[in-house]
Amino acid sequence: MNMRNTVQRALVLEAVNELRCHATADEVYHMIAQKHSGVSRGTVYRNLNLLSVIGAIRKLEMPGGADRYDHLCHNHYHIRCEKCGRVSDVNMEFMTDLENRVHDTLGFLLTGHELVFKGICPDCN
Amino acid sequence: MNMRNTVQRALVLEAVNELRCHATADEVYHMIAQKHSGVSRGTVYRNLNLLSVIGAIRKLEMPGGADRYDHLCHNHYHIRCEKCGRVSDVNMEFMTDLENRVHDTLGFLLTGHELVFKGICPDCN
DNA sequence: TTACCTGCAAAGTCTTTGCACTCTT
DNA sequence: AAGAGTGCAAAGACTTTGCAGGTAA
Repeated sequence: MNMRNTVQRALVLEAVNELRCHATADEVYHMIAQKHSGVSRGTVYRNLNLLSVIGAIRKLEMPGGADRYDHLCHNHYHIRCEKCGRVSDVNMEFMTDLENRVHDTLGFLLTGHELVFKGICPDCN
Repeated sequence: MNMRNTVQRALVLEAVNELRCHATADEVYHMIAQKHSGVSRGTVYRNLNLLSVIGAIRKLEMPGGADRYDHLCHNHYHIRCEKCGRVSDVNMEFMTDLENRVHDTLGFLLTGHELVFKGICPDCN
């Protein structure tokens, strides 16, 4: 991976870190746009993907909504409001052994898991 | 819910049952189109949503891909190939107690969970 | 008759990508 | 220089929706 240091890339990484966990690409874009109006959505997407590939941030593909990006923190799960789409962290131990509990992998090479709780948030209830 | 029996609705339900688990809306549409070319995508989507709301089928929102629809079978988890997007069932016991293992619901009313394993399928490996 | 349903096409959401230009290295 | 990166806009994947006509009950 032959990467260069660009202002835009730094801004994207900075925004993800600043927004803490589970920011959407759109939130990252708007956070950057507040101070640097020249950065395009395409560049934000490209850098979010690149940064997640090299492991600088983590990409979370959410069921029923836009992808989320986390700064590097401990593994944890999320909950998504079925009405408004709001995402929060869930306070529950991470199941590191989950892949071992699959009885038949059907030839798949397991690389991880995505667990998202569904619910109704306080504001929508 | 004041529902009517329409040919299209029956075809959608039939297609989901016939395709067994985790069919996409597109697969359902094409299955129907083979015999009944008049049915529109919009109608397929509308009926898939309606049928899942009344509980006749189950909607699975997949991280990083199109929604899937299951005929009513036992609860089970899925695995999605990170390269080709193929989805398979996972042979693992369903965790009915998972919602109880959340220490702090943050005011959310928990209604379920979605667990999707990530991996590389035999064909892509 | 009523109002639910449909086909069609447009639009909406989220993301990727082709192109020509601009930078980092 | 070379080629990675950028802005822009178009397009792509998936889904919803407004509208006017159709049809179950």
